[in-house]
Amino acid sequence: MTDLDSDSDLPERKRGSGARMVYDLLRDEIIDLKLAPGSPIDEVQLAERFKMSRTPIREALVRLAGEGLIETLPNRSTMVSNIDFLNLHTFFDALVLMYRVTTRLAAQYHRPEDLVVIRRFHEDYAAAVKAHDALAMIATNAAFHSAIAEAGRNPYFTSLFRRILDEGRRILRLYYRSYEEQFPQRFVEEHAELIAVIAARDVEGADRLARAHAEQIVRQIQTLFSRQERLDMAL
Amino acid sequence: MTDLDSDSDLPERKRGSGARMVYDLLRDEIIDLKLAPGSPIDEVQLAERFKMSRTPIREALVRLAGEGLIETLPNRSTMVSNIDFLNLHTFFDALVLMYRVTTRLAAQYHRPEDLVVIRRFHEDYAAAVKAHDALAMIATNAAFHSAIAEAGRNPYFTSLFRRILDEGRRILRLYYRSYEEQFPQRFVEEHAELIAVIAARDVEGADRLARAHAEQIVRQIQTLFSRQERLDMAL
DNA sequence: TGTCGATTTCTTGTCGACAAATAAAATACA
DNA sequence: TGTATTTTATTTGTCGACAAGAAATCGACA
Repeated sequence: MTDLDSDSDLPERKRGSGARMVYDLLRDEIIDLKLAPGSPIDEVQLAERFKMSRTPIREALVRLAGEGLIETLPNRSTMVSNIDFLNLHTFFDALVLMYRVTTRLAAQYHRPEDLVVIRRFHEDYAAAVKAHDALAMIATNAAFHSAIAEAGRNPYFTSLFRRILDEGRRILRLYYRSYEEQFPQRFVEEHAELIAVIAARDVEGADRLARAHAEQIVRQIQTLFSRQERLDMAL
Repeated sequence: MTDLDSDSDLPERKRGSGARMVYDLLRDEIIDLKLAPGSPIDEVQLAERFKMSRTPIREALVRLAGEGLIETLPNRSTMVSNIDFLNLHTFFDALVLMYRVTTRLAAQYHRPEDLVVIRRFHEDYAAAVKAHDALAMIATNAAFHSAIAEAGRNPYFTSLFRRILDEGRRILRLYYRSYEEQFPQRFVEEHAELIAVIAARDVEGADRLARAHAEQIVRQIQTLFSRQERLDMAL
């Protein structure tokens, strides 16, 4: 009752940082499904929670809406965006293509220091698999591929890819209980192979591997999804 | 001197429409280079011009910044984004790929009513060419390809593609005086061919044509660009 | 009891004002 | 005359308050 959901105790706040902070935090909570799709978002409530006025809150919400993470009904309410299960195939199309093109460009344009970063996230992911920490797998996998995209140095692609990876994290979280069993060591090995072809600047190989890897993930999600559907029908 | 740049006389304004209106108008002015890259953007000035408070102005600016059309230095100023000539190749890469994938998907997923819209923009473009109206060519060409992307029904791709088309419009405006000579009837014919393969649901043909079309445009821009460079060197 | 209309409530959209941060201008000093 | 420092000016970031719009509630009436 006292101080229940106050993200507490950051009374020190620099001038321009309010909106940024709210944006980052809300984004994380949405992607981690701490805020469920469809949850209402109340400006005054957030203002109280973060102990600031509605203005910087509003700015954060406008940015989140721009990225499609929340939806706002004019004059009425704003809520966390729902996941569009009916059009999942558009998500899959975009996912596969962006996996391919970012990996390809990474093979072409990466610099040595990029590999250091990529390898670090690779190790993080491997550690998460070893620890059977599904939630950490989701996060580090996204970070790994985001780093590869970064090495490709095409801001148009990286920005879209990030958005897709974010949405992918939301979808995977839905099933995270199920895929400790399914998210195998195999992905770790595939990541290692990806690093190898990138380092070798093998563009075609990068494309081929990235495609196979992406389609693997798509199948994984589809399996989880259809299993869930059968579960729903049983009710 | 009196009432020089007031976009005048819309005292009637509905409640939620302020930010939207400013956003649309600024976006147009940026894309049409009425606001040159690097131009400072002053919130109070805009507030006076549109006769509203800074709050809705600010919302519009936040959205524009989210799309990369303006850049804002914390606590200091905000200005129209510059065109990154040094990394034009990333723009070209994204342009070609998005031309291909959106046209491809249009061939796959379009519905009959989509073709009506596409053909209408095609005619608009043809009319602009006939009229030697370079500015109208730029706008209608973008609208044409945007409509094709819409028919592909993948919001991830359409949103990125729109952003790229907007940037392309800015770049083309720089040279619009030069390409009345160069923007030939040929593009009209290529557009007609694109419509044909889409209508025939010929996916591979759509890919091939879109690619050729896009690379044509890229070469066009590169020609204009290098010509301009030689001109600069002559100074 | 059910339906339609008025009223209340709740949330957002807009406003004007103030404070902080930074750049520009002015001043002091060598 | 040139440089360092203080002062001013300008622009943004934040705040609290108020009003409009839409849903929910309540009440009248059949």
